[in-house]
Amino acid sequence: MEGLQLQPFTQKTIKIIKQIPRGNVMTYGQIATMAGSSRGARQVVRVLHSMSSKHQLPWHRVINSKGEISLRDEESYFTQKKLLEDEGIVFEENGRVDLNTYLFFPNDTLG
DNA sequence: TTAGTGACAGGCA
DNA sequence: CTGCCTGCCACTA
Repeated sequence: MEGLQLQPFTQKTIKIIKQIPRGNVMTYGQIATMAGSSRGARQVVRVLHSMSSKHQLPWHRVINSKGEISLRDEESYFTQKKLLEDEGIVFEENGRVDLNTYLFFPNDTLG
């Protein structure tokens, strides 16, 4: 429909994020790698900033490589945490989630 | 056009 | 475990 003026990396990033199922998470670096740039974690950040509202992305299912919510703003932090908890994700006392349990691995051969 | 930015990642002390 | 530094690159003004 729109937005095909974006870079392939950005388009892939959007598509990947949309495929994260409920109750699962992905990391910035993981998404960047699958979108074609293993060093593009910060571009994933940019995508979330500029595209989450336009593309209905499950932005809350994207966390950092430590399994931690990376938002600095307290209110936003707890908003994301609640969204994840509503999907059945359990946070540990250190504020992290178990990536071995919740990390999603897209099957790129599927689409 | 250039310079600055950033929900990161990984290495090192 | 923590904190600091560097690389990285699409986007924005």
